Amino acid sequence: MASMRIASWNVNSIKARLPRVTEWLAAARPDVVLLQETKCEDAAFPESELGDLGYNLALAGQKAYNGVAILAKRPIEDVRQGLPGDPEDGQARYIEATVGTFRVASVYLPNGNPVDSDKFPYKLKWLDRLRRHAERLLAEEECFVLGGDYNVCPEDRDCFDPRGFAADALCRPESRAAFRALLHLGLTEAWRALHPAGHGYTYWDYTGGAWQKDHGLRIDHLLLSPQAADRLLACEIDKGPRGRERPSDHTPICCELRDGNDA
DNA sequence: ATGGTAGGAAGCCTA
Repeated sequence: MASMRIASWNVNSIKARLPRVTEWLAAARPDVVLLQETKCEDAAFPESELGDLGYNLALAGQKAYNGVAILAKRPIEDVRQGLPGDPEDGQARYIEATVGTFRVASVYLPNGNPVDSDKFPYKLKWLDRLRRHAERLLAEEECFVLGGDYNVCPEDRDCFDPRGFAADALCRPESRAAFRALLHLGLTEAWRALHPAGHGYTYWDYTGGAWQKDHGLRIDHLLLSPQAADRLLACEIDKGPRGRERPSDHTPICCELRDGNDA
């Protein structure tokens, strides 16, 4: 039976991480990859290195900060760059496109720290804009996956130190409530849906030996429309890349969706 | 102990 594997990975600079990304793509061979924090203008993106591995690209980058991309073995169609709802927002944090039967988006939510700065309300407004956009996508009854670095740790059990992070923008109640409002539209958070009692992280800080101590957080998520959730076969966090040399501070999360006509 | 590390910028900012 045919299936499609869709991964999400915050790479923290595509140029610095190119050896990690290419070795992982060659080994894991995902059909679609949603990248965040590419930190690279589109013209400077290492297109040929990824093309050599058989991937088409859709890019929404900027200099030095943010930047998202979609890689896919199949053709990428109907690309949308940017999240609607704020014409003043020039940060490259959203790209969406169609790959075969799936509409996919690479999402890089604002971090939101420090919470007493304008960054925190920007994050909450961004989450609300994403919710409103997801409402429109749901109205089209499409099979879609919104994957990325949400910078939201959904519950205390998704954080190695809930007390220490209680006031952090990743764990604040306002962030969690806005994330739940998105889920309450009827989206399925793939990893938790398949691991209801599971323990898993997708991010470990560079400082303080967090990786070695397993001081991590689960902040990278794959959100599925009902039509995509019907097809959900598996969802796993691949910790391999985080343990390599010169790693990103995030590791990939990957889901497998049935892609036959029988669904 | 208000640090620590990483990346990209350009003589700090973001995470």
